[in-house]
Amino acid sequence: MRILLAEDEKRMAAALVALLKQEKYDVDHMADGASALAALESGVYDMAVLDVMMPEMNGFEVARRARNKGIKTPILMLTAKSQLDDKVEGLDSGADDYLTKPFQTKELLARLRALGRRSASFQDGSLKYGDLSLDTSKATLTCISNGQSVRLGEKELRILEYMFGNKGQIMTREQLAVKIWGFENEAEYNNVEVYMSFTRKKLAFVGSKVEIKAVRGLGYELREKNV
Amino acid sequence: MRILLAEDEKRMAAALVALLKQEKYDVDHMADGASALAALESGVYDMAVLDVMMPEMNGFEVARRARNKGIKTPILMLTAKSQLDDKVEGLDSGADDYLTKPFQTKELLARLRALGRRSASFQDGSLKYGDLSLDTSKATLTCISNGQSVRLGEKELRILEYMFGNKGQIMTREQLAVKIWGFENEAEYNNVEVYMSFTRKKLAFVGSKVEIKAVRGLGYELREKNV
DNA sequence: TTCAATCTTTCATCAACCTTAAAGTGCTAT
DNA sequence: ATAGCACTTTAAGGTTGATGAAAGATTGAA
Repeated sequence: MRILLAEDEKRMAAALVALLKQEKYDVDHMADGASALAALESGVYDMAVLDVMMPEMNGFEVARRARNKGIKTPILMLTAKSQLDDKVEGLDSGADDYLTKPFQTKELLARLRALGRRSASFQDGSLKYGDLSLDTSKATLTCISNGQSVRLGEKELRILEYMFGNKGQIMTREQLAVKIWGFENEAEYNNVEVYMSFTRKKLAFVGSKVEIKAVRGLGYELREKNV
Repeated sequence: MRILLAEDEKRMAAALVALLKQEKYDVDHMADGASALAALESGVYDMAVLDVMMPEMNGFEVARRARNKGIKTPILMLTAKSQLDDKVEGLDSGADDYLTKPFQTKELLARLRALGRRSASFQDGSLKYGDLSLDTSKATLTCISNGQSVRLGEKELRILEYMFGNKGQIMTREQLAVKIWGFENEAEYNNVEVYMSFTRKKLAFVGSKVEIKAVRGLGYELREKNV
């Protein structure tokens, strides 16, 4: 479960990161609204905790813009004030829950569990492998560890879709040629190689640890580069 | 939007029913936990408001059992006590949100909107994307940043309505042809293209930053022009 | 070292996509 | 009725960029 934490106050941020990590969440921390929005848009987070008061862009605005772009990630808004109107604005800006500082960690964790339960059912058709997330409905490949993403062409998309769906297996040229191009004769296998080359470039571009390895005489395999 | 209200105290129940109906929700009221659970299991509700203290079975138990049976309906828990442990138990029992009595109706309504947002894509009859606002009841598209607006034809309206409702995704010609025209055969896909052209003109007319981008081999995508 | 397997780059082509114009359809006001 | 209007469909020609073929470079097994 991957959480985006947006909080500018250093002490608070450090404490929250520590707390969340201890609870086995993967946490990424952003210190201002603009970067938080950018990170959210990558679509790799299962939920987000946003502080309202932040430089660049406040939490409400981040939520509003993210929702406006179709990002459905559950958001928990965090604020110092406990005014009713703040709560209402928070929730109407697109947040799913609202918590007032100071709060007890027990309550924060309970609310996160509640949000997380829901996010499971809202995962769209995105496939994962290693540090990669492939969103077929957006034709986009993103690297979870750094948020970088690329647009894929139709062939590239179908290659990755096929390989993600057959993890650990070695795909032969023939399988790929038939599945993706509908080719029958060996003559056209070079196409597979060409597109493997294109696809590898995209993997490198997003900075993924995953690579497409050729297995001589057999075909191609998706695997994580050894450290 | 259909809400299940489970509350045993008559006066409170009556007030809530009145409030919710006024907000145009369809409300069904149950006075004890057992009937609330039975009602929830029917699966017809978009959300549920459960009082914790109820005869037969308390709210926590109703939530827990419903979740156990795979019911995913969003639940808002209502209670007189404000103990932290209560909140934690409430959320962990499967509730999505938790509100302590006494509460202000504004907050209750905001929280319900937050819960209901997932099932309904539009709140006030107008869909938004980027600097655009689409009023479906008036068949009007307006650009928020300059107030300029245009009248849309039925097809244009339905194209935008569909695309606004599936933000961030790439819509295929086929999806659009089937959804909007009821076409089955590829021959008529040119219609989609023609209407995309018309619709683009309207986007340009109102001076929006949003554009309809074709994604070769895949379909169309709504996005904001890069600065 | 050899050579077959695999990789990469390049580039003309053509399907995919765009636009415009004209004809068709159905509604409303006169 | 009929003209005018708004919207839709059909058709045809124009544009464009992903695609696949070709060719040369690189790799690794024997």
